[in-house]
Amino acid sequence: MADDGRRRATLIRRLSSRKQISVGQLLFKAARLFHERAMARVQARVPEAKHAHANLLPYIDLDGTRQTEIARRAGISKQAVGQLVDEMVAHGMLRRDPDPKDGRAQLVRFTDDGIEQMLHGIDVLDEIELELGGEVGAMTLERIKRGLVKLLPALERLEP
Amino acid sequence: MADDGRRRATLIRRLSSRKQISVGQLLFKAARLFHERAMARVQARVPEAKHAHANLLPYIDLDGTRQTEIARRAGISKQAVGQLVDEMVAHGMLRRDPDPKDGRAQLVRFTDDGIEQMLHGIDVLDEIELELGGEVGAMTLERIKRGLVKLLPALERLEP
DNA sequence: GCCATTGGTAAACCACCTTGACTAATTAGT
DNA sequence: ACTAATTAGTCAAGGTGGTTTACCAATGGC
Repeated sequence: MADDGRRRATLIRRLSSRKQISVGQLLFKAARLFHERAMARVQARVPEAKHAHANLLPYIDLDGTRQTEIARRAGISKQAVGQLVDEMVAHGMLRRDPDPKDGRAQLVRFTDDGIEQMLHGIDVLDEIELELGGEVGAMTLERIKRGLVKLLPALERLEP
Repeated sequence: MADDGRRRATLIRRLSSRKQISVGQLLFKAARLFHERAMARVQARVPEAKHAHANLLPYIDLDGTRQTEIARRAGISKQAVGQLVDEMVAHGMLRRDPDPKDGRAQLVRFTDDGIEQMLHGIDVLDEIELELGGEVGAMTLERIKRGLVKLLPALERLEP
């Protein structure tokens, strides 16, 4: 009994000396908050917009991209991409054209309307970055950005 | 018709001049990859561990924390926390004790087993940070960390 | 002593993604 | 040229990680 108490006390000492928020926790929470803030503003103009849509858009080239390629770039399954593209096509943001180079494939690309929505979305992001920059300093924001750009390839290489 | 073509060309010019990956995208992808990598290693020893569990742990004090407080810190609903705590209690990681100061409340705290699992989890995180540090430089990692710690409060203040 | 507030639960639902199985078109090997 | 393997995409089912609404019980301000 006394042994149990001592053992626990020892464990707690070891833990409390090392417990601190990890990069993973920080990334996760920051990502969630950032997207919440941004999407709330975008949805004020485009109510049907969703987080998952926004995450796909930067991987779609202006001259069209295959779904499989979008999936590969975004790091998610092609099935997930298919469904999201379905939704965005339904909302008039994207369209699918047959790929002249491959009878199986379709090129996903923006409609004119989609491009305008993208421009508005970018305005919102710039606005938020400006506000955040005002609070923490533009330099801090830029350092985070540069750091993440450097970190991402390393994360992708990392074997689980 | 020709007008439509010109209009689209103009839109595309404006978009392509501004399109660049945003902090939000970077955060989201980095968070997902980091958690995937870390959890895969943790699950090799503790198969029932889940991402959502890991996200809660840093908000549980060693001397016990109320679920409502955990929810507030983590930024999610108390119902979500309740379910996750249920699962971790079932796995012997946490336990619930009545709060002597409030008959409604329960203090969530670690079991001895839970503390050992936490220590192992921290080992994994340190290991990953070390590996990442080897690829991008420990300084870069530290800058990201500091930046995020600074950014988080600003994000929480930001009205959607 | 009443009543608004707070800690927690229950149940239904939703967003987002995965896995597995499949079809059809393409490319490689011989 | 003819298989055989690969690749683009779809369909369906299921799992994870939450939210919302509604509720109960204990608390505390007045």
